Amino acid sequence: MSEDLPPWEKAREEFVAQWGSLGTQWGINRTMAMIHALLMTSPRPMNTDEVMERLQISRGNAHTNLKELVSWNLVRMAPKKGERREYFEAEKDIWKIFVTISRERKRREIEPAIQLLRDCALRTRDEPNGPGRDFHQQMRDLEEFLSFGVKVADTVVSMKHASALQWAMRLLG
Amino acid sequence: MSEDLPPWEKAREEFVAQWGSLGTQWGINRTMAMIHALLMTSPRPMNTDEVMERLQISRGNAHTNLKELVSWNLVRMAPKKGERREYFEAEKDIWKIFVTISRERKRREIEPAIQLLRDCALRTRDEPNGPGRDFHQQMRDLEEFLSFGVKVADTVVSMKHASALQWAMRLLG
DNA sequence: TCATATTTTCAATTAAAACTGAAAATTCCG
DNA sequence: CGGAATTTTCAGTTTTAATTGAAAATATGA
Repeated sequence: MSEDLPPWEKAREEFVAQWGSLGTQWGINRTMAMIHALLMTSPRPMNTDEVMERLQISRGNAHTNLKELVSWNLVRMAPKKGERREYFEAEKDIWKIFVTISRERKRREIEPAIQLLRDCALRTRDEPNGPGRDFHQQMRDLEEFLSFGVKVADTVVSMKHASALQWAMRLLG
Repeated sequence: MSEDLPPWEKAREEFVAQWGSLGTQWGINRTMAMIHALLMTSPRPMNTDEVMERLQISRGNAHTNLKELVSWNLVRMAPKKGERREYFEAEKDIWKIFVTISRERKRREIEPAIQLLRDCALRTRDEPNGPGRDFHQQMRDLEEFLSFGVKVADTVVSMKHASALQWAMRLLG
Protein backbone atom coordinates (compact mmCIF):
# COMPACT_ATOMS: atom_id res chain seq x y z
CA MET A 1 0.00 0.00 0.00
CA SER A 2 2.76 2.43 0.88
CA GLU A 3 5.90 0.65 -0.23
CA ASP A 4 7.05 2.93 -3.03
CA LEU A 5 6.29 6.36 -1.63
CA PRO A 6 8.81 9.19 -1.48
CA PRO A 7 10.08 9.83 2.05
CA TRP A 8 7.92 12.84 2.81
CA GLU A 9 4.87 10.78 1.92
CA LYS A 10 5.71 8.45 4.78
CA ALA A 11 5.49 11.32 7.20
CA ARG A 12 2.27 12.35 5.52
CA GLU A 13 0.76 8.91 6.04
CA GLU A 14 1.64 9.13 9.70
CA PHE A 15 0.09 12.57 9.88
CA VAL A 16 -3.14 11.45 8.22
CA ALA A 17 -3.50 8.39 10.42
CA GLN A 18 -2.76 10.22 13.66
CA TRP A 19 -4.89 13.20 12.80
CA GLY A 20 -7.71 10.73 12.37
CA SER A 21 -7.24 9.41 15.90
CA LEU A 22 -6.98 12.87 17.36
CA GLY A 23 -10.14 13.83 15.53
CA THR A 24 -12.20 11.20 17.30
CA GLN A 25 -11.34 12.81 20.63
CA TRP A 26 -12.71 16.06 19.30
CA GLY A 27 -15.98 14.38 18.41
CA ILE A 28 -15.10 14.33 14.71
CA ASN A 29 -15.36 11.10 12.85
CA ARG A 30 -12.11 9.44 11.99
CA THR A 31 -12.59 9.29 8.23
CA MET A 32 -13.57 12.92 8.01
CA ALA A 33 -10.49 13.98 9.91
CA MET A 34 -8.29 11.76 7.76
CA ILE A 35 -9.68 13.12 4.51
CA HIS A 36 -9.16 16.61 5.83
CA ALA A 37 -5.58 15.85 6.75
CA LEU A 38 -5.02 14.24 3.36
CA LEU A 39 -6.34 17.23 1.44
CA MET A 40 -4.59 19.77 3.66
CA THR A 41 -1.30 18.19 2.71
CA SER A 42 -2.10 17.48 -0.91
CA PRO A 43 -0.08 19.34 -3.53
CA ARG A 44 -3.13 19.36 -5.78
CA PRO A 45 -6.89 18.75 -5.67
CA MET A 46 -8.00 15.13 -5.44
CA ASN A 47 -11.07 13.34 -6.74
CA THR A 48 -13.21 10.81 -4.93
CA ASP A 49 -11.43 7.80 -6.42
CA GLU A 50 -8.04 9.08 -5.39
CA VAL A 51 -9.26 9.58 -1.83
CA MET A 52 -10.83 6.10 -1.78
CA GLU A 53 -7.64 4.54 -3.05
CA ARG A 54 -5.37 6.41 -0.71
CA LEU A 55 -7.36 5.76 2.44
CA GLN A 56 -8.74 2.38 1.39
CA ILE A 57 -12.33 3.31 2.03
CA SER A 58 -15.58 2.78 0.17
CA ARG A 59 -17.10 5.19 -2.29
CA GLY A 60 -20.08 5.92 -0.06
CA ASN A 61 -17.85 6.72 2.87
CA ALA A 62 -15.57 8.96 0.84
CA HIS A 63 -18.51 10.73 -0.72
CA THR A 64 -20.35 11.36 2.53
CA ASN A 65 -17.34 12.72 4.32
CA LEU A 66 -16.17 14.88 1.45
CA LYS A 67 -19.60 16.47 1.33
CA GLU A 68 -19.57 16.92 5.07
CA LEU A 69 -16.23 18.70 4.84
CA VAL A 70 -17.64 20.93 2.10
CA SER A 71 -20.60 21.76 4.35
CA TRP A 72 -18.10 22.80 7.02
CA ASN A 73 -16.41 25.04 4.46
CA LEU A 74 -13.13 23.31 5.16
CA VAL A 75 -13.02 21.85 1.68
CA ARG A 76 -14.23 23.28 -1.59
CA MET A 77 -14.82 21.84 -4.99
CA ALA A 78 -12.14 22.68 -7.50
CA PRO A 79 -13.53 22.18 -11.01
CA LYS A 80 -10.95 21.02 -13.53
CA LYS A 81 -11.41 22.15 -17.08
CA GLY A 82 -11.98 19.27 -19.46
CA GLU A 83 -12.62 16.93 -16.50
CA ARG A 84 -16.08 15.88 -15.64
CA ARG A 85 -15.54 14.46 -12.22
CA GLU A 86 -15.26 16.56 -9.11
CA TYR A 87 -11.98 17.50 -7.52
CA PHE A 88 -11.69 18.69 -3.96
CA GLU A 89 -9.18 20.91 -2.26
CA ALA A 90 -8.79 21.97 1.36
CA GLU A 91 -8.03 25.39 2.69
CA LYS A 92 -4.41 25.34 3.83
CA ASP A 93 -4.07 28.65 5.59
CA ILE A 94 -4.29 27.89 9.27
CA TRP A 95 -5.83 31.23 10.18
CA LYS A 96 -8.62 30.68 7.67
CA ILE A 97 -9.13 27.15 8.95
CA PHE A 98 -9.35 28.49 12.47
CA VAL A 99 -11.88 31.15 11.47
CA THR A 100 -14.00 28.60 9.62
CA ILE A 101 -14.04 26.09 12.43
CA SER A 102 -14.84 28.79 14.98
CA ARG A 103 -17.79 29.97 12.95
CA GLU A 104 -19.16 26.50 12.42
CA ARG A 105 -18.79 25.41 16.02
CA LYS A 106 -20.44 28.59 17.18
CA ARG A 107 -23.37 27.99 14.88
CA ARG A 108 -23.73 24.29 15.54
CA GLU A 109 -22.75 23.98 19.17
CA ILE A 110 -22.69 27.25 21.08
CA GLU A 111 -25.81 28.91 19.80
CA PRO A 112 -28.08 25.97 20.59
CA ALA A 113 -26.60 25.91 24.10
CA ILE A 114 -27.30 29.62 24.56
CA GLN A 115 -30.84 29.04 23.36
CA LEU A 116 -31.32 26.29 25.92
CA LEU A 117 -29.96 28.43 28.74
CA ARG A 118 -32.22 31.35 27.80
CA ASP A 119 -35.18 29.05 27.71
CA CYS A 120 -34.42 27.60 31.13
CA ALA A 121 -33.83 31.05 32.58
CA LEU A 122 -37.10 32.32 31.17
CA ARG A 123 -39.08 29.42 32.56
CA THR A 124 -37.80 30.14 36.06
CA ARG A 125 -37.75 33.91 36.04
CA ASP A 126 -40.48 34.10 38.69
CA GLU A 127 -38.80 31.81 41.17
CA PRO A 128 -38.84 33.88 44.34
CA ASN A 129 -35.97 32.42 46.34
CA GLY A 130 -34.20 29.29 47.43
CA PRO A 131 -33.04 26.62 44.99
CA GLY A 132 -35.32 27.82 42.20
CA ARG A 133 -33.78 31.24 42.31
CA ASP A 134 -30.28 29.75 42.36
CA PHE A 135 -31.07 27.65 39.34
CA HIS A 136 -32.35 30.69 37.50
CA GLN A 137 -29.20 32.60 38.32
CA GLN A 138 -27.00 29.71 37.26
CA MET A 139 -28.70 29.60 33.85
CA ARG A 140 -28.21 33.34 33.46
CA ASP A 141 -24.56 33.16 34.45
CA LEU A 142 -23.84 30.39 32.00
CA GLU A 143 -25.73 32.18 29.26
CA GLU A 144 -23.95 35.44 29.90
CA PHE A 145 -20.58 33.75 29.80
CA LEU A 146 -21.24 31.98 26.53
CA SER A 147 -22.72 35.07 24.91
CA PHE A 148 -19.75 37.11 25.94
CA GLY A 149 -17.42 34.44 24.64
CA VAL A 150 -19.22 34.51 21.31
CA LYS A 151 -18.74 38.25 21.12
CA VAL A 152 -15.05 37.97 21.79
CA ALA A 153 -14.71 35.17 19.27
CA ASP A 154 -16.63 37.15 16.65
CA THR A 155 -14.26 40.04 17.12
CA VAL A 156 -11.13 37.95 16.89
CA VAL A 157 -12.41 36.01 13.93
CA SER A 158 -13.24 39.15 12.01
CA MET A 159 -9.64 40.31 12.27
CA LYS A 160 -6.90 39.77 9.77
CA HIS A 161 -4.35 37.23 10.88
CA ALA A 162 -1.67 39.87 11.35
CA SER A 163 -3.89 42.07 13.50
CA ALA A 164 -4.95 39.18 15.67
CA LEU A 165 -1.34 38.22 16.10
CA GLN A 166 -0.34 41.70 17.08
CA TRP A 167 -3.19 41.90 19.54
CA ALA A 168 -2.29 38.56 21.08
CA MET A 169 1.35 39.55 21.34
CA ARG A 170 0.35 42.54 23.38
CA LEU A 171 -1.52 40.26 25.75
CA LEU A 172 1.49 38.03 26.16
CA GLY A 173 3.58 40.88 27.45
CA MET B 1 -40.76 9.83 37.24
CA SER B 2 -41.13 13.61 37.32
CA GLU B 3 -44.78 14.08 38.24
CA ASP B 4 -44.41 15.74 41.61
CA LEU B 5 -41.47 18.05 41.10
CA PRO B 6 -41.54 21.76 41.93
CA PRO B 7 -41.69 23.93 38.80
CA TRP B 8 -38.02 24.88 38.65
CA GLU B 9 -37.16 21.18 38.69
CA LYS B 10 -39.03 20.80 35.43
CA ALA B 11 -36.74 23.33 33.82
CA ARG B 12 -33.82 21.55 35.41
CA GLU B 13 -34.85 18.23 33.87
CA GLU B 14 -34.99 19.90 30.49
CA PHE B 15 -31.58 21.41 31.08
CA VAL B 16 -30.03 18.09 32.08
CA ALA B 17 -31.52 16.23 29.13
CA GLN B 18 -30.58 18.84 26.56
CA TRP B 19 -27.13 19.37 27.97
CA GLY B 20 -26.63 15.66 27.48
CA SER B 21 -27.49 15.92 23.79
CA LEU B 22 -25.29 18.94 23.30
CA GLY B 23 -22.48 17.11 25.03
CA THR B 24 -22.44 14.36 22.44
CA GLN B 25 -21.72 16.92 19.74
CA TRP B 26 -18.70 18.01 21.72
CA GLY B 27 -17.44 14.47 21.85
CA ILE B 28 -18.49 14.04 25.48
CA ASN B 29 -20.56 11.07 26.41
CA ARG B 30 -24.18 11.79 27.11
CA THR B 31 -24.30 10.40 30.64
CA MET B 32 -21.22 12.31 31.70
CA ALA B 33 -22.69 15.56 30.41
CA MET B 34 -25.99 14.84 32.12
CA ILE B 35 -24.39 14.09 35.48
CA HIS B 36 -22.38 17.26 35.17
CA ALA B 37 -25.50 19.28 34.41
CA LEU B 38 -27.30 17.62 37.30
CA LEU B 39 -24.55 18.41 39.79
CA MET B 40 -24.01 21.94 38.50
CA THR B 41 -27.63 22.69 39.30
CA SER B 42 -27.85 20.74 42.52
CA PRO B 43 -28.44 22.72 45.70
CA ARG B 44 -26.35 20.17 47.55
CA PRO B 45 -23.89 17.32 46.98
CA MET B 46 -25.38 14.07 45.73
CA ASN B 47 -24.36 10.47 46.23
CA THR B 48 -24.20 7.72 43.63
CA ASP B 49 -27.62 6.35 44.44
CA GLU B 50 -29.27 9.73 44.09
CA VAL B 51 -27.65 10.21 40.68
CA MET B 52 -28.71 6.71 39.59
CA GLU B 53 -32.27 7.32 40.70
CA ARG B 54 -32.52 10.75 39.16
CA LEU B 55 -31.11 9.79 35.77
CA GLN B 56 -32.37 6.22 35.79
CA ILE B 57 -28.98 4.72 35.09
CA SER B 58 -27.06 1.74 36.43
CA ARG B 59 -24.61 1.84 39.28
CA GLY B 60 -21.67 1.01 37.07
CA ASN B 61 -22.52 3.77 34.66
CA ALA B 62 -23.02 6.35 37.41
CA HIS B 63 -19.81 5.29 39.10
CA THR B 64 -17.67 5.39 35.96
CA ASN B 65 -18.88 8.78 34.86
CA LEU B 66 -18.67 10.34 38.29
CA LYS B 67 -15.05 9.24 38.53
CA GLU B 68 -14.39 10.53 35.03
CA LEU B 69 -15.79 13.92 36.02
CA VAL B 70 -13.57 13.90 39.09
CA SER B 71 -10.56 13.15 36.87
CA TRP B 72 -11.50 16.20 34.78
CA ASN B 73 -11.60 18.24 38.00
CA LEU B 74 -15.11 19.31 37.19
CA VAL B 75 -16.50 17.44 40.17
CA ARG B 76 -15.00 16.85 43.57
CA MET B 77 -15.84 14.56 46.41
CA ALA B 78 -17.57 16.26 49.29
CA PRO B 79 -17.23 14.10 52.40
CA LYS B 80 -20.17 14.30 54.77
CA LYS B 81 -19.46 13.89 58.43
CA GLY B 82 -21.19 10.88 59.92
CA GLU B 83 -21.89 9.52 56.43
CA ARG B 84 -19.90 6.72 55.01
CA ARG B 85 -20.82 6.94 51.37
CA GLU B 86 -19.36 9.44 48.98
CA TYR B 87 -21.05 12.64 48.00
CA PHE B 88 -20.12 14.60 44.90
CA GLU B 89 -20.41 18.26 44.06
CA ALA B 90 -19.65 20.20 40.89
CA GLU B 91 -17.88 23.50 40.56
CA LYS B 92 -20.53 26.08 39.78
CA ASP B 93 -18.46 29.11 38.97
CA ILE B 94 -18.40 29.38 35.20
CA TRP B 95 -14.99 31.00 35.06
CA LYS B 96 -13.48 28.15 37.06
CA ILE B 97 -15.26 25.62 34.87
CA PHE B 98 -13.87 27.33 31.80
CA VAL B 99 -10.35 27.34 33.20
CA THR B 100 -10.57 23.67 34.14
CA ILE B 101 -11.92 22.56 30.77
CA SER B 102 -9.32 24.62 28.94
CA ARG B 103 -6.51 23.03 30.92
CA GLU B 104 -7.78 19.52 30.40
CA ARG B 105 -8.44 19.91 26.70
CA LYS B 106 -5.01 21.40 26.21
CA ARG B 107 -3.41 18.49 27.97
CA ARG B 108 -5.48 15.77 26.37
CA GLU B 109 -6.07 17.11 22.88
CA ILE B 110 -3.80 19.97 21.90
CA GLU B 111 -0.49 18.80 23.24
CA PRO B 112 -0.62 15.42 21.50
CA ALA B 113 -1.43 17.24 18.25
CA ILE B 114 1.56 19.55 18.69
CA GLN B 115 3.72 16.53 19.35
CA LEU B 116 2.56 14.90 16.13
CA LEU B 117 3.20 18.05 14.10
CA ARG B 118 6.70 18.45 15.54
CA ASP B 119 7.44 14.86 14.74
CA CYS B 120 6.24 15.19 11.14
CA ALA B 121 8.18 18.42 10.68
CA LEU B 122 11.32 16.85 12.04
CA ARG B 123 11.06 13.85 9.76
CA THR B 124 10.90 16.10 6.71
CA ARG B 125 13.32 18.82 7.70
CA ASP B 126 15.74 17.88 4.93
CA GLU B 127 13.22 17.98 2.12
CA PRO B 128 14.88 20.27 -0.39
CA ASN B 129 11.98 21.57 -2.41
CA GLY B 130 8.67 20.77 -4.08
CA PRO B 131 5.85 18.96 -2.30
CA GLY B 132 8.11 17.62 0.45
CA ARG B 133 9.17 21.10 1.38
CA ASP B 134 5.55 22.32 1.29
CA PHE B 135 4.52 19.51 3.59
CA HIS B 136 7.29 20.39 6.01
CA GLN B 137 6.24 24.01 6.02
CA GLN B 138 2.59 23.09 6.53
CA MET B 139 3.51 21.04 9.59
CA ARG B 140 5.50 23.94 10.99
CA ASP B 141 2.73 26.42 10.36
CA LEU B 142 0.17 24.26 12.08
CA GLU B 143 2.50 23.62 14.98
CA GLU B 144 3.33 27.27 15.39
CA PHE B 145 -0.33 28.22 15.37
CA LEU B 146 -1.28 25.68 18.00
CA SER B 147 1.69 26.52 20.22
CA PHE B 148 0.87 30.18 20.04
CA GLY B 149 -2.76 29.42 20.83
CA VAL B 150 -1.67 27.47 23.87
CA LYS B 151 0.40 30.41 25.07
CA VAL B 152 -2.53 32.77 24.71
CA ALA B 153 -4.85 30.34 26.46
CA ASP B 154 -2.35 29.85 29.29
CA THR B 155 -2.21 33.59 29.81
CA VAL B 156 -5.97 34.06 29.80
CA VAL B 157 -6.54 31.08 32.02
CA SER B 158 -4.06 32.30 34.59
CA MET B 159 -5.98 35.54 35.00
CA LYS B 160 -8.67 36.31 37.52
CA HIS B 161 -12.12 36.42 36.03
CA ALA B 162 -12.38 40.17 36.53
CA SER B 163 -9.05 40.86 34.81
CA ALA B 164 -9.92 38.65 31.88
CA LEU B 165 -13.25 40.42 31.57
CA GLN B 166 -11.61 43.82 31.61
CA TRP B 167 -9.11 42.73 29.03
CA ALA B 168 -11.80 41.33 26.76
CA MET B 169 -13.89 44.47 27.11
CA ARG B 170 -10.99 46.48 25.82
CA LEU B 171 -10.84 44.24 22.77
CA LEU B 172 -14.53 44.70 22.11
CA GLY B 173 -14.18 48.46 21.85
C1' DT C 1 -12.78 -10.93 63.74
C1' DC C 2 -17.10 -10.92 61.31
C1' DA C 3 -21.16 -8.93 59.27
C1' DT C 4 -22.60 -5.09 56.62
C1' DA C 5 -22.34 -1.07 53.76
C1' DT C 6 -20.23 0.75 49.90
C1' DT C 7 -17.20 1.05 45.96
C1' DT C 8 -15.01 -0.93 42.06
C1' DT C 9 -14.44 -3.93 38.29
C1' DC C 10 -15.64 -6.29 34.21
C1' DA C 11 -17.79 -9.89 31.04
C1' DA C 12 -21.82 -9.72 28.55
C1' DT C 13 -25.31 -6.95 26.31
C1' DT C 14 -27.29 -3.06 24.02
C1' DA C 15 -27.22 1.06 21.51
C1' DA C 16 -25.14 4.28 18.42
C1' DA C 17 -22.15 5.45 14.82
C1' DA C 18 -19.60 4.41 10.90
C1' DC C 19 -19.02 1.99 6.73
C1' DT C 20 -19.91 -0.88 2.60
C1' DG C 21 -21.42 -1.85 -1.89
C1' DA C 22 -24.58 -1.91 -5.13
C1' DA C 23 -28.71 0.19 -7.09
C1' DA C 24 -30.79 4.45 -8.39
C1' DA C 25 -30.37 8.99 -9.89
C1' DT C 26 -28.15 12.46 -12.30
C1' DT C 27 -25.16 14.65 -15.61
C1' DC C 28 -22.90 15.07 -19.87
C1' DC C 29 -22.14 14.52 -24.59
C1' DG C 30 -22.52 12.37 -29.14
C1' DC D 1 -32.91 10.76 -27.43
C1' DG D 2 -29.26 6.85 -25.87
C1' DG D 3 -25.69 5.41 -23.08
C1' DA D 4 -21.48 6.03 -20.58
C1' DA D 5 -19.47 8.43 -16.64
C1' DT D 6 -20.18 10.04 -12.31
C1' DT D 7 -22.60 11.19 -8.08
C1' DT D 8 -25.89 10.16 -4.60
C1' DT D 9 -28.58 7.39 -1.68
C1' DC D 10 -29.55 3.87 1.56
C1' DA D 11 -30.59 -0.96 3.41
C1' DG D 12 -27.77 -4.04 5.50
C1' DT D 13 -23.48 -4.97 8.01
C1' DT D 14 -19.64 -4.08 10.88
C1' DT D 15 -17.31 -1.58 14.32
C1' DT D 16 -17.03 1.09 18.26
C1' DA D 17 -18.74 3.09 22.39
C1' DA D 18 -21.83 2.99 26.18
C1' DT D 19 -24.31 0.56 29.59
C1' DT D 20 -25.88 -3.06 32.63
C1' DG D 21 -25.82 -5.88 36.62
C1' DA D 22 -23.85 -8.85 39.44
C1' DA D 23 -19.57 -10.53 41.53
C1' DA D 24 -15.39 -9.16 43.73
C1' DA D 25 -12.93 -6.02 46.42
C1' DT D 26 -12.63 -2.77 49.98
C1' DA D 27 -13.79 -0.12 53.95
C1' DT D 28 -16.21 0.48 58.48
C1' DG D 29 -17.15 -0.30 63.04
C1' DA D 30 -19.49 -3.43 66.56
